[in-house]
Amino acid sequence: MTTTSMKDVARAAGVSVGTVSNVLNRPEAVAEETRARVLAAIADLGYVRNDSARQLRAGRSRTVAIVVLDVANPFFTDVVRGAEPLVESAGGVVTVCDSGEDVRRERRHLELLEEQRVLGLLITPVDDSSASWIERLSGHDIPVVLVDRGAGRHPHCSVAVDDVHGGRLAAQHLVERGHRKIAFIGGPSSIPQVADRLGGCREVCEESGVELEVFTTPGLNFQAGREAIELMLGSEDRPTAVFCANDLVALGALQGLTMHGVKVPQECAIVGYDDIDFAAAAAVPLSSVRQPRAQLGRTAAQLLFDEIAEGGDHTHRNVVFQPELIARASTALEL
Amino acid sequence: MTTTSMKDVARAAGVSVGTVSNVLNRPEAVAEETRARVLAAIADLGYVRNDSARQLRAGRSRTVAIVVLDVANPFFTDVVRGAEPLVESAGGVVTVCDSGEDVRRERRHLELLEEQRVLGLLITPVDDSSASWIERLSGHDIPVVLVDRGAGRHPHCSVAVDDVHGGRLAAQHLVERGHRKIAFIGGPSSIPQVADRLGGCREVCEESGVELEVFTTPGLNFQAGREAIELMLGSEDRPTAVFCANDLVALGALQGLTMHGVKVPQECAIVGYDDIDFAAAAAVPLSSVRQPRAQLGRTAAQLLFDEIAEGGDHTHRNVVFQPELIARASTALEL
DNA sequence: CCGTGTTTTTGAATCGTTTCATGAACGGAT
DNA sequence: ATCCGTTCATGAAACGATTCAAAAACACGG
Repeated sequence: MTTTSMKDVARAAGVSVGTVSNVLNRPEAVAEETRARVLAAIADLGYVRNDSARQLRAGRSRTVAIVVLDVANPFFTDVVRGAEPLVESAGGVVTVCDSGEDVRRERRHLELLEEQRVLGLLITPVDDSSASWIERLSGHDIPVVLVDRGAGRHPHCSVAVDDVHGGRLAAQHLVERGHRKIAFIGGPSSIPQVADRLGGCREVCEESGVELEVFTTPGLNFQAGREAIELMLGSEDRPTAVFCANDLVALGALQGLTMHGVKVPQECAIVGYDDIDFAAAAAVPLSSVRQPRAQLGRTAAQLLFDEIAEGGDHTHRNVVFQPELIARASTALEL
Repeated sequence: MTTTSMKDVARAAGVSVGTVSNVLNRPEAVAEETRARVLAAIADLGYVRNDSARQLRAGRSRTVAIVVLDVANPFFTDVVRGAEPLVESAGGVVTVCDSGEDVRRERRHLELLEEQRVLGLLITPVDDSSASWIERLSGHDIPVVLVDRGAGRHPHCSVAVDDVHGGRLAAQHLVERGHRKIAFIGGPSSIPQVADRLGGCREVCEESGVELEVFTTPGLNFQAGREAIELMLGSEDRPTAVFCANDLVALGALQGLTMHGVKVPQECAIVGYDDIDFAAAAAVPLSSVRQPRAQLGRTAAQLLFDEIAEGGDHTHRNVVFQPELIARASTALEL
């Protein structure tokens, strides 16, 4: 009935609990014959270690938490995939938390993770409002690495992609293709990635005298893209190209345009962001700004373990990757 | 330095640890004035509850684990989304584990989850080989609900969709459209869902004298679909329609066909499975067999909490939903 | 001022591991 | 026999929260 503990195992094997613990944690320190007896007892009783007790004693858990904006966005699952191998080979476990771009959910997760004394935290914060919360964690000896987001003046390591540059790449590409009026679709603008991508785009537009219309969305998903298109099609003098803050939005926009019979790219070109696998497989293969997703995750995990290893005398590192534009049919000139 | 514990708070507030605990867990049992003093001390010291200690005492964690075949598959994220609200409103936390269709990874997760004494487990098992492992969990008082998978003779609750029927729907649809040779793409065949969908498809083909060619893939993802198409196009007398075991495979297949200039649906029709959001947004909008994803998750969580509530005298329930075929352009006749 | 009843607070026991200083057992060298 | 060095095993002391019986504090009527 009641779960069996080490004490039960010890009794069954006729040894002390200390010995049982040794069998589990440093088998080489236990005599062959004793070890066998203990293992037999364990199998016999169906004993399972109690991780809570273990952690309580250890003071830390082996869990590395990754807090992402949206688990349904392939961009983030790829980041997670990148981080996992490193964490697991270090004997850790990954747990993924979805903030859903919602600051309150994010905060709830952070509180819980702190109570759990996680080993470390990789996080793409929703916006700046949780900064102090996050600092509190690292103040409590939980190393934090910001993902897909420069650390700025925050005291953490970070891995990021130059989103301003990414925005510039997208805009330049469209300007080169001859577009004179561009729409930007994405939001909320409190999300730094969104602001930066828009910022880069705006720079280029101003430099080259191209008109820019901004459609701010409540989130970065499929539906947001579709709805923004409704708005855009309603306006007179409509843009001949849209730059979407991520691929999900772009796919939504594509569907919206198609539903209204607007031909892509002839009547309206599209550039997305992230270059998720689905982008290439879309109704019209999407041009997109590619980020090194898996590498982001891998590097983030690496920085985390470096920080853990280096202990006190650690200086934070901020790694920045450069994005790359992948041109496909959605911005093609001919046909 | 060392994390502050309840003892420190107690000392700072000039009360006993018992009182601090009461402030946190049953504030109404503590005098107004004392409570304020304790809360002040907590804020002052930046005290954070230690969840390990809490769980150790409680004997169980508040975590409900969901083990899925592939987190990158929108089908599963939708299932998780369906389950989350219920779990959270019951004061629980959801943790998602990705088995990646790999029995060993699955097993590793199960071991860990058992050590963590999770509150309950929702799982889509990779195949039958973990059955005894899973039974062990429920033997150890961890209720288990099988997701997207009939319980069969296994002693668990389950929520499932009738995959055989789903397979029939897909095949019937293609037969009605006049196809006389159909390809099935999916695998590995050890995955019950794959086997069932193929089974239903095969039934219909035999009933109506339609030829069926099976392409077994090593996994249910994008790439698998693309590769299977390479094989299929190599064969002479090639099928005029493919039924894919899920939408990711179907999207891969679609891309493969498009890359080889094979027109969909004119030269080759496609039916997918799951009806994920991307299906409708694909290059050629995909016909697909829809499953009630969110409802699967919601119902699974419901069954889990029912089982927890009912305790000893609980009889397992097996809920089966019926799938529905959504016809789109990828199987259209005209154009 | 005493008994009685109610509201608060206390402190020790408990959960299951890990750790570590001690001690036991044994073999070999003297 | 005695002493010493290994190799193994022991058991008590943490870790930090929760629980609960019992004590303390207080209120109030007589």
